[in-house]
Amino acid sequence: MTTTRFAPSPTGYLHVGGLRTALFSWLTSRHNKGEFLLRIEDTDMARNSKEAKDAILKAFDWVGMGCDGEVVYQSKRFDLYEKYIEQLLVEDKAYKCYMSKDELEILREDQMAKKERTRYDGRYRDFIGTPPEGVDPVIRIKAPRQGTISFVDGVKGEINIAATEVDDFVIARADGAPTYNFVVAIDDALMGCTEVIRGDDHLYNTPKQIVVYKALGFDLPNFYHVAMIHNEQGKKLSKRDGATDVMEYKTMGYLPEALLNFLVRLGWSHGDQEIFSLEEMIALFDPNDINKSSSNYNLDKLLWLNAHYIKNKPDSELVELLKEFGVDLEGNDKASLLLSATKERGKTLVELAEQIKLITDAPTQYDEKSAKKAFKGEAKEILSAFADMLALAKPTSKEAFHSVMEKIVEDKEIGFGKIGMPLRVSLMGSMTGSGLDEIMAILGVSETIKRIEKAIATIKANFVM
RNA sequence: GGCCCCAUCGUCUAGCGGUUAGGAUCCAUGGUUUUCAUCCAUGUUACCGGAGUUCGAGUCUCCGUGGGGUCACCA
Repeated sequence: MTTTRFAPSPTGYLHVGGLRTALFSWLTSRHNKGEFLLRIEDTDMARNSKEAKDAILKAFDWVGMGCDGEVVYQSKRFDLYEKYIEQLLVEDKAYKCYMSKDELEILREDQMAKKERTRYDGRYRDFIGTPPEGVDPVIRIKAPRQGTISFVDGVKGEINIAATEVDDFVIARADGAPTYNFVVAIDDALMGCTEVIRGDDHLYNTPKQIVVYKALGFDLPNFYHVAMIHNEQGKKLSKRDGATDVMEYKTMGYLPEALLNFLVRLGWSHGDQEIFSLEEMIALFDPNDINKSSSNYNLDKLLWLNAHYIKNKPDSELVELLKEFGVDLEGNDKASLLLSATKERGKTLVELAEQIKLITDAPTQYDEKSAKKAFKGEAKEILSAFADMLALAKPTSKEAFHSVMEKIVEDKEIGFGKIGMPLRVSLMGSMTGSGLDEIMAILGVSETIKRIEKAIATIKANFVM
């Protein structure tokens, strides 16, 4: 059975980069009909918060990536970790180190001055004698002193790191609290994780965790280290680079399926395919296909994908989603007409809502440039005649409105633009937007005439002769 | 700085020793559309550099360069 996991520390919101690795993990488990577990890494009591934890869970909920089983909290497992620390101490695989933080700092500065790698020198590794007074010891694990720690990474291939690069790192702080690399290894093993998919920045933690696995006699999982996502300058994605909080995308009017589709293509591909439904991703994804190189974060494609998903979303779902953006079409018999008129010109739900309001809300003013162009000449007379024809014909459908337009063009022997331009500005306030027949069908005869009359009044007021 | 990783159009990527180096996005142009958007068509743009291996290298090796990651009693 394949088991994967996502293990965020609750120190902030869910980051888009984190969401991508979570997605990779989730897809891997789903592809293999295994389990996807969530573990909250909250061993650092000083830094984590409940708000952050809730925010992360909420983001998972929004994108629809469910996890299996109970969420695991490391803070509730301290007894368990303590047991293993004790075990290692008894087996002489770990030891108490009485070096003070100050002493450590001096050692580090010294190593830095010599341009050496900074690391603990192992001075208490085989210490026998009386420990110094007044210092609470930390527990350090005995890491191999020579040789190479090797593992096969599913993304990068074989990784070899000299044992000299890995020091006897701390597994329990002076206050007894266990540290990250220790608990991760234990939890991953105990939770039965078979594939550990995580960010590249954990690559150097892996040899340390392998030391723990070996000391405790656990089987190693398969590791996959996914390269980072960079900003457009090639640096690590940071808050300054715009939206990094997953939930910001919701506010900006993105659909979760678009975000996921965008993210899955960062570092993974399947031939020339660009559009992936969740089902397709699950069917096709394999963590061994993840790219080695890092990718740059550029939102152009996300916008395109979002537009695609909006265009193909059922009206009923759009109506529901639009509510959060100030447009309530629930029960509106013009809803589908309104959506078909606007769906293709809103790349985000925010834009879609704006487009809809542009039709439903009568223009309070006319775009100056458009009015100047559209309201000149005989526009007033044409509009007036058109309003009369509408009053007479009382069209109700898009087609019927279109016929009236055709008729005036014919009767007056004018081009379509002669009626189209002034009509558009009268109805929408500017020269762009959905099809006029669609707009009129949505507004109905009386509202259409009302807007035309208002425009005529404006023309009279501004173009007095 | 030590160690580790990476390197194809601006961006996301295909390629897995022999291709006119493909797709997508972006941008530009044209067509459709009364306008805008959509849609369709066309176009510009890439193998970081240098040695090797080979009949032949974007693909393999080495060196260089550039970029990134990491060096905690954080996770």
